[in-house]
Amino acid sequence: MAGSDQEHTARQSASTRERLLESATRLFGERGIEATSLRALTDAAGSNIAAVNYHFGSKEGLLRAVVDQTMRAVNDERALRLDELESAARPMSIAALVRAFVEPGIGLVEGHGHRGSDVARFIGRVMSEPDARVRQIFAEQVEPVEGRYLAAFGRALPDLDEDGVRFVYTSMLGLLSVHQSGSFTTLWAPEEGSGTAASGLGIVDRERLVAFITGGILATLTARATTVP
Amino acid sequence: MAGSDQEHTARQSASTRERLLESATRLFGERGIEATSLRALTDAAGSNIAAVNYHFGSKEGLLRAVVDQTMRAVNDERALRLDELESAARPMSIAALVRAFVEPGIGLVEGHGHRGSDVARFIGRVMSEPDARVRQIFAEQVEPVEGRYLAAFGRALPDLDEDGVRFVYTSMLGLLSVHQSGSFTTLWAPEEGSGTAASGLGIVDRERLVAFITGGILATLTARATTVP
DNA sequence: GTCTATACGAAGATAGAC
DNA sequence: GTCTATCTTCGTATAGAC
Repeated sequence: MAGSDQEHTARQSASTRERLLESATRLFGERGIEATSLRALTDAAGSNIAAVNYHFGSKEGLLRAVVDQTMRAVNDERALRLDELESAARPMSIAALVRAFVEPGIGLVEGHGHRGSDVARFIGRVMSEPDARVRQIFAEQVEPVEGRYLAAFGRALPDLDEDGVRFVYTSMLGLLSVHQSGSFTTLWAPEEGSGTAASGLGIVDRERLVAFITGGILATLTARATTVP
Repeated sequence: MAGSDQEHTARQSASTRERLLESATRLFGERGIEATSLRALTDAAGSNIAAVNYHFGSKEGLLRAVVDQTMRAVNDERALRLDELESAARPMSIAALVRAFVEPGIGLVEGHGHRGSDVARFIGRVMSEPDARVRQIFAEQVEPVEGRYLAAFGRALPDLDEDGVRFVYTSMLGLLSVHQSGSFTTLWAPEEGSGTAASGLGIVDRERLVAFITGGILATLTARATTVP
């Protein structure tokens, strides 16, 4: 905190940490979490393999740090926009609720400058990650805000039972995940760019997505659920 | 083909192959493909590790066989129902098209008896798998039929451009995947059963899903896409 | 032909020396 | 803070029992 030598080493360590976070965001998003080896990661970051363990404890600790760094802004904005909706006019429209949740997610791209597409792809990847431990890490991060939104949807959709609310909420999450990660797009267009497959990602059409989700929810209201015959 | 000894060994081999397929369907679905080691797999199947290599050549060969076995019926029924729609009344309704695609997927559960939930979860897992090689294997299997449906959606939605059609088609796939795998459900209800988290899975409400997708598509039609400002 | 036991190289994560 | 050594586990290949 005082000596110039200490500052030097401190800056070096901070820089290594930063580079590890950046590389992890990019590589986890591009190749997947499991598929990204610590060696490839530390090579890209220009550091030794053991640096991950030193700075983050483990690969999982690194993942947790990346999720925290990338999702914090989204969480905060979602919470803020829900605050606004709740303190405003009583009847909360479904469209407004959907928009308040979806737009901060899409906004990931703008919020991170040139790393925007990396960040968006990383989050899309994490959201569509089947591994239970990864899901857990993500859930811990977004749980508080998501809980508030789930409750808000419940109040805004009084005609739906608990299962129905969860259904539409899950649908919204799924759609956001799918369009953000671009998973299915690669099926019928495996080769787009040469090096990175990142180009157009994140430029999701907000209006289209909000319209689809809102329309889907409203349609669910009129269609009565078929119970077992 | 004749002797009783040969029949005996033949039955034994078929049984091992069957058990490997069954265990793979279950474990790949429960833990994920990467996360399932061949040793855990062969332990569950009560066979030796080399059996996978003998019967399927490799882990990837085994995965391919499971995908083939589980998706063949779905593919066939989807193709059949599209045939029926195309040979019937000219104006093909969106709802009918959605239903023809979605219902065979949900029908996975009924079509496989007591293994239904295993099969459904496996397919859900594969559909939401980020790994490029896994996606490729799945794509090879469903490509022909999916191509026909994509074209059919294009004809049924003449007001949408190519991107718009891909958007709604991707949305449908994503919703089917999310609800079939139950990915997001586990977020707010991590502990449901003790051993297997399979219980209610696959009992997706058809009407709800069809209504949501159809409503979403129709809503997309009216909402004009926002192009770059 | 079917299956088992065992070995091999590669890669991951981590502990402990420096 | 960094690096090297090690321990584990992975997927695969091979030799031989039945």
